[in-house]
Amino acid sequence: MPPFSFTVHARDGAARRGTIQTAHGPAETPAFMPVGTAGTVKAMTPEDVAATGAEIVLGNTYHLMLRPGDERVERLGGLHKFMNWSGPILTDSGGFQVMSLAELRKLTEEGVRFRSHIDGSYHTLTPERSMEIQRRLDADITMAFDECTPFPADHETALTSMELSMRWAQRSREAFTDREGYGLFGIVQGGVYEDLRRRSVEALTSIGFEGYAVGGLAVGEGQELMFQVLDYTVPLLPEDRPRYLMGVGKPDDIVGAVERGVDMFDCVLPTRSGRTGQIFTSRGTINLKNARHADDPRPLEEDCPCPACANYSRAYLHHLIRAGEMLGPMLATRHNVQFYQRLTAGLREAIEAGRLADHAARFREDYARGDIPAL
RNA sequence: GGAGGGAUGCCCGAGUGGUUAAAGGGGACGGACUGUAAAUCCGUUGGCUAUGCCUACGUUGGUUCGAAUCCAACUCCCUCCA
Repeated sequence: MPPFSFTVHARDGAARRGTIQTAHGPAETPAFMPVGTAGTVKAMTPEDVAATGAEIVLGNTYHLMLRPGDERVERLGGLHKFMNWSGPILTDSGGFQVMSLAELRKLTEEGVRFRSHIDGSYHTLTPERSMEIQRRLDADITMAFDECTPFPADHETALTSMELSMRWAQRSREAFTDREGYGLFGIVQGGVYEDLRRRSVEALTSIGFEGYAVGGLAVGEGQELMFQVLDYTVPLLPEDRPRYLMGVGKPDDIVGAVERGVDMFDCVLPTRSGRTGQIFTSRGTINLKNARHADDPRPLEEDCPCPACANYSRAYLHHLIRAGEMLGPMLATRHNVQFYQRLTAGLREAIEAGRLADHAARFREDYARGDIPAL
């Protein structure tokens, strides 16, 4: 089995074109990882996820711990076998749920005590427990257990939160079982404060991780502030390790972050929006629920290879979404995931060709144009 | 033929004298969604020459300072009995 590795093949400005090698194969970067929180990229079969070109998907410690349970997944051969995904899997540590389930948890130095959102039962997540769960799930990339600092947070709050995450990062490193082909990523916190981000990076790099994530962004601060944080944070990260911007984002967020040197992304937008009728295209978003599509025989996008575009009209997809038919979210999600893969594939090509700036400019221009006119 | 019950805004449906342009749901129209408590959530939804006016709770007439709410007749619908 090959060791966990990251190879940079080409650079264009701060952007990199690379390959992550894992126990379950490679993933080309910049990469977008569809989110499969509960062991499924919602509304898609793993076969379809692979067909979009996605090479690595996410799973979630918190959700899988509660249901079906990490020990059960382990007994059944690990998450890859369980969900029939043979490629790499990255699992989030539960750190995001420390924020998103704020009303259902109690935070201490030791870890977080959650009330299950499913049945109200109590569960404790610590760095050690999170590492154990992610090992049982057989995640190729394990995320350190952290606290996703909410926004807004004043300097003192962000400092306290970041320092806790750094102590948890140390404990995560110590509890992580080193295995060939598997890696542990540390997560930079520090809110929107440059001094805190710097201290966080220093703390993580002195511990040493196989990759570095930037966390605590895309939580309401807006793109401009997020890019500012990336501008001073990403250059501090080791050149030879993958950089992962957690939870991001909208297509233009991803383009901007790639230009700033980020290699990996994940976001629920393509899947969640697919379920609610929002479609991503090279000309911005489409709200499929809108009446303007009811009689439109054209595809969502003329040049998209996905089944939703190849075989179905806007009118039909509009009807499915309106009627609450499950095929609607399925096809819409299929398209959106395909779009995100086309987006990152285009960025990879542009970096290789050394024309990322042009590519990004053209993307932004098209994206801002808006949808094709209604018939 | 007899005995009951009922008719409310696009639809279903609450409301039994004033605080009702009328709860709630659906539909329609629009918006949101960023390490997924989301097949979810949030607006708007009679008209106008708008801090006011008009129209509106089957139809017509009546009682009352005031009616979707009370009374009478009529029209239509449902159930049961013959």
